[in-house]
Amino acid sequence: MSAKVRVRFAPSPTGPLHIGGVRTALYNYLFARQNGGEMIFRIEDTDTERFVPTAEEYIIESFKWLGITFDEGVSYGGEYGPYRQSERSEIYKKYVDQLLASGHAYVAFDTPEELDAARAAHENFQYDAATRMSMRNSLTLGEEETQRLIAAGTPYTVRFKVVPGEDIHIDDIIRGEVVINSAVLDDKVLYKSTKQLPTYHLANIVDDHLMKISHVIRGEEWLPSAPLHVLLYRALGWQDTMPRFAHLPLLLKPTGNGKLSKRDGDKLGFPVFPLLWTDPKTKATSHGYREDGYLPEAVLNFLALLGWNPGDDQEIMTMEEMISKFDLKKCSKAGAKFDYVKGWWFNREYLLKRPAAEVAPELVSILAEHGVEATEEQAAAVFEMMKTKNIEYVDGQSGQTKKRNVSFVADLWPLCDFFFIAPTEFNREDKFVRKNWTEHSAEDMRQLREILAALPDFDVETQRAAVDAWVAETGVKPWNAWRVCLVGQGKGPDMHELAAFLGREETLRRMDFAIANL
RNA sequence: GGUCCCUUCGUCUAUCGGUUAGGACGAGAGAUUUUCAUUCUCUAAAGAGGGGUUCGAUUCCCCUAGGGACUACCA
Repeated sequence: MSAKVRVRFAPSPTGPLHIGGVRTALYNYLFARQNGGEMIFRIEDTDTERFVPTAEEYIIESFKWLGITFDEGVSYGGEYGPYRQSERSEIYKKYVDQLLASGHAYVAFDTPEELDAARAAHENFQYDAATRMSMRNSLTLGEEETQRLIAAGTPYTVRFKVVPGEDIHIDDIIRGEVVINSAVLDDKVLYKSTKQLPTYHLANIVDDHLMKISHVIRGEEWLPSAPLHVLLYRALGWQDTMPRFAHLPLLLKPTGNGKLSKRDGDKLGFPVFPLLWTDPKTKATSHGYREDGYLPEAVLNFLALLGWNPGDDQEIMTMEEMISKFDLKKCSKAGAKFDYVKGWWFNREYLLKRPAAEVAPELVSILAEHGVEATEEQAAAVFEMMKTKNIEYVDGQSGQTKKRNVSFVADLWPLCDFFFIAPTEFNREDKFVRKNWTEHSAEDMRQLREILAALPDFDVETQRAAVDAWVAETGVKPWNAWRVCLVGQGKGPDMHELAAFLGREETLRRMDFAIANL
């Protein structure tokens, strides 16, 4: 039957991992796991100009946080290494020579300046069958002169010799058959004049072949160069084991036109990178999903549905469910606008499901940032009481203040300050205070105080039983006035839960203070 | 400009020629409520336009429009 499924995610270490790249990696991961295949992590660092030293480590840490694991590759090892293209130059050289020898490629001496001049002189200049015979290359210079120039140390590139006039068919898993005529392709540079390194196209094909990649699942931006890649497989004699292609739709801006960029995130207020990124040169930082309080499972679930849908109505899925349901054929063809508001919703769904004890440490540190010292037990209790509230936020698009549900642990802060900080003054102009602190309130609170003070225990049930009995007997509705005492305004959880959290001493103290000051 | 890809509610999408075009986010309304919420219920909201093919098109084909990508000795 068919060969073992082997896929790869092969980023270029030129900066932080883009969220679109995360989705591409996720789809590769789902596909590999579903098919019992292997997933390879390769670093495509053939661009020495744009190389950023901290990027590789950043990408590795990103996947570690997200929970996407590889079977082979940089930092994972494996028998098809090395997995960094910069360490494979000898390998590429061999295949470049093979292409040169078989006549599928040729040597070109045109300098960047000469190329620029050609492009300036002819509106749609392309280095191809129509123009190559008017350029400075081994085809026009002849073997002898070519060897002389090379021997003299003249910089040269190696270009692929595209034969025009052929329809190249690509059988894309997502898009079906795509046909492109070779005449529109240019003689791509395969090997750069400096550093003895190949370009993406050559390195990619050589590595995918040598690493026995069965499926190339990548972004749509590669679709236009897919025919070139097919031609390369053929020229190298590898057409029989050529991988299957699947070109994924792109992630687009939430508003307006174009693909998703870092600027959109900055403007609208959402991260486009998995982790906080600090540019090593400028020291400028960019938000990360992790630091912004997103749960990795939520990010993955959200991303999975941006361009793929299993066909049922279930949106919240575990990794296992995604793996079993994933289907490249069910990926959409059109780009997806990045709906970050729905991302908040996913995060909320996952946050609500988390055990309070797991959320507690994070909430403790958030409270600490606001000068509040709390135990994990307290934080867990606060989370349970406050996770179903909502908060105000400024909408990135309209600039309006809107409300949304708690989606992040950090959302809890402005909602829960009163658990730890007692009211020190009361705003009589406040609508809630004015409405709920009447002339009877002080007396009601005195009575309630005595009931609470006399309770054998101060747990929620004991309180509720005693207060309900009092309420039934007297008809007094004490809760809102009591809330004024303990909170100072119209927010917070159930009063008994709040009182139990504060403890009897603090509860009575706040009541006494309110009675004396209101 | 050229080449290729794409086009269902505001957004993500379901539909594999016959449906009251479904779900979710977001929006609005109502109910519940011990504040603010949560929750629940309901509502509005879509097949880009024009031609075909067919008994019948959202679905298949063509054209137009619109969107996207690519067009580097970057990936």
